[in-house]
Amino acid sequence: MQKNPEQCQVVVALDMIVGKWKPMILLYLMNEGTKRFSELKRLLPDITPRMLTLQLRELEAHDIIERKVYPEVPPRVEYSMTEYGRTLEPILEAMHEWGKAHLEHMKAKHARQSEGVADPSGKSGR
Amino acid sequence: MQKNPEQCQVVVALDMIVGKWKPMILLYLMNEGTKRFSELKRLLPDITPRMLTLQLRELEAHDIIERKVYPEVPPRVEYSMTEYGRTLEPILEAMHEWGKAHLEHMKAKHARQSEGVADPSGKSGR
DNA sequence: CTGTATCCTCGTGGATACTG
DNA sequence: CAGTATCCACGAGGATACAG
Repeated sequence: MQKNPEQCQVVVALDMIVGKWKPMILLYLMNEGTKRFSELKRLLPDITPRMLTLQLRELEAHDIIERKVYPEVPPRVEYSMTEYGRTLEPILEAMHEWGKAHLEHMKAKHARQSEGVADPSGKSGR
Repeated sequence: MQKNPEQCQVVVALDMIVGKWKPMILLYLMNEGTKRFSELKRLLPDITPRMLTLQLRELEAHDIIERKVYPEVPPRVEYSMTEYGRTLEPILEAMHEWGKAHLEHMKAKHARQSEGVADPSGKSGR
């Protein structure tokens, strides 16, 4: 196992998808295919053009997405997953499933607690 | 798909493992089992006690790890994965594998470029 | 040994205006 | 349409000292 977080392989993978908007951008490009700049902007109502550009450029630098410029006027730029980027799909999918289950897990946990049931394990302390 | 990043399921899962030290803590607890505070401190040489406490508490709050206090003197506290926390294992494992492959991918990419080979796809632009 | 308490740095991301 | 340029706010994380 890597002792230095910087070279921990998990962190390497994590770097591809961390960023306030990267998960959503990836989900859209993976599930709905190619999108242009303005489409993404519309899908992410609260993102600023600056942030959209930054996050897209990072993904592009990592070979996760591809940027295609059409030399037209008005300009058109399309973003899409690279074949390599699609190798992230199982991970995103697993996280999506896990996240869904987690919400259930926490709901059940709170329900248990708010019922005022003295939990038999006696670990409620703190 | 969730439009709000805050309720995107991927982000929910991501929250469990983001944090400068969480991935390493999780890997150690998953691969090597129960650890006490001082052991983790020794395994993560650059972490401060404050950060170790914070990250552990977050994981505990999410039901990912369990904190067991032994009322002895000197005090002893042991941390371990919960059964629920272990459901993260496939995700961490997948990310570990992906990260390893990614380092190879990038190495190959740079090798290709520094060879000065005019890439046939003609997409080198920018 | 297992933490807290305080203070501080710095990077991510936001607001706003402007450009080819 | 698809971005840049500038400036700014905030919170995660770090340094250091102290406590039960």
